[in-house]
Amino acid sequence: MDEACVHKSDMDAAGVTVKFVRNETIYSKGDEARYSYKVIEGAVRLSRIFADGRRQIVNFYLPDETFGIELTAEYTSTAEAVGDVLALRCPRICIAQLTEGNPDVSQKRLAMLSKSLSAAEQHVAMLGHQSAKERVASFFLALEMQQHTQVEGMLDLPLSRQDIADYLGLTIETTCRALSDLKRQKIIDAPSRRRIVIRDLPGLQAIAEGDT
Amino acid sequence: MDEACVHKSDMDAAGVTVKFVRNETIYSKGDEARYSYKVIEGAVRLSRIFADGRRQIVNFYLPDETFGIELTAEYTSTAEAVGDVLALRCPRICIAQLTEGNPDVSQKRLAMLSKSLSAAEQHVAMLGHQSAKERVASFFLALEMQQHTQVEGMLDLPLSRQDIADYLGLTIETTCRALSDLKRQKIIDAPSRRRIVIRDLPGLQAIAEGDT
DNA sequence: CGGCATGTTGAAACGTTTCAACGAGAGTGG
DNA sequence: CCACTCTCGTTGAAACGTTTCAACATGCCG
Repeated sequence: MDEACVHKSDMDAAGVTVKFVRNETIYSKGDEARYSYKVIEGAVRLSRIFADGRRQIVNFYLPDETFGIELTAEYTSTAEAVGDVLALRCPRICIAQLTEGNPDVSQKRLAMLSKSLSAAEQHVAMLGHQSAKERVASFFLALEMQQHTQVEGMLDLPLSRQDIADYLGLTIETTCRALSDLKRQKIIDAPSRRRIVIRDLPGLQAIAEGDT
Repeated sequence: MDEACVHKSDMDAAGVTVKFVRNETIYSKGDEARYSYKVIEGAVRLSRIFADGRRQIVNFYLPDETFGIELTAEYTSTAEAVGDVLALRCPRICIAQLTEGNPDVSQKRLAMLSKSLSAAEQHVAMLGHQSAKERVASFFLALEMQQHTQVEGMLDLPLSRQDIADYLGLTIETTCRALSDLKRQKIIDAPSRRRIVIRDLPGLQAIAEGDT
């Protein structure tokens, strides 16, 4: 294995940057899980494909987030680049070595996994009991939370409608209708395909919580 | 803190057994996350309650499974005893101390978290695109996998219909109808409230995968 | 400027929920 | 031991929301 990595002191230093183009597969479900990744630029989707060809997106990973760190011999989902992606790739072997004798790294890894788990639980809760409109509203709210670096209420999402639909467990048409509804209510605006502006944050929160 | 635990060599030894009666709350969402638990006997449900009073069950934990190990200051879901439960309770402090200088414990913890994450992703996939009947079929299949100690095809589930419905993201009525359908097709049998017999495993798998 | 992928809207079909009534089983006290 | 009762489970029919299929609009790229 790669000699260099064992001497490095933290996880980031142990990896190399890699590039992926729009829609490129980073790894597939069932592949031997050799690497963990940290997003530097762009967005990554984790998904599962079904026999009928439909796709469920399990999670999105944005800059500074890490994926592929779960402790399984094989990847449990497929990872793809949503747009062009720059990522830091780190062999798991190195992480394992770093973990020994370095509680901080171990702790960090636990924290990242915990975050993914909590996100997944939130996702389950959403799919389990929210209507289409509520899901779309919750989705934008969650994005708003994460994109704290951006202009207030301005979301710059690299995702297509199909991506959003597959994440929300809806068809593209239903997602679109929910969006149009929100636009009609002047709660959001969609000036271009990949841009959403939240005009009425409290209104959006109210809808996400079911106060239709 | 508890002096004793730091001298113990593994996680199980560091805890005490605790009992909970049917429907007792083990911890609530938002509580300070002081303990991790391992189920010895019975079943535990992790759930989130919504403003409208509805409940989404995020996961069930059966004997030998561990919950509450995520690395967050507060619990992110509520844990309740489905039936009477016997569990091993271990202060997180002790786990943290064990983790330092003990890669095995750390590894074990990662493995448990990974398992929960993968289960949650599976759950998301189910809620995102499966029909009522497919969900019920998948649910029994998953149980069948876990209850390897039991008689072939005989499931002894402590869960009520409401528990199942809340896990599957369905109403109790729809769950019931799906069950009745499967009974009519002679794929399963429900000789008593809390007992399910799988009569046709391949048939159940076919339904779970959408080959209606 | 055309061509093609992506997004949007409409109307009918479908499945799930809702509301309501009824049945069955477990536990209790007579 | 039986009958009573109460909770839990099951079924039916109408209402509702999402999907499906189809057509049309928009915008991006060569």
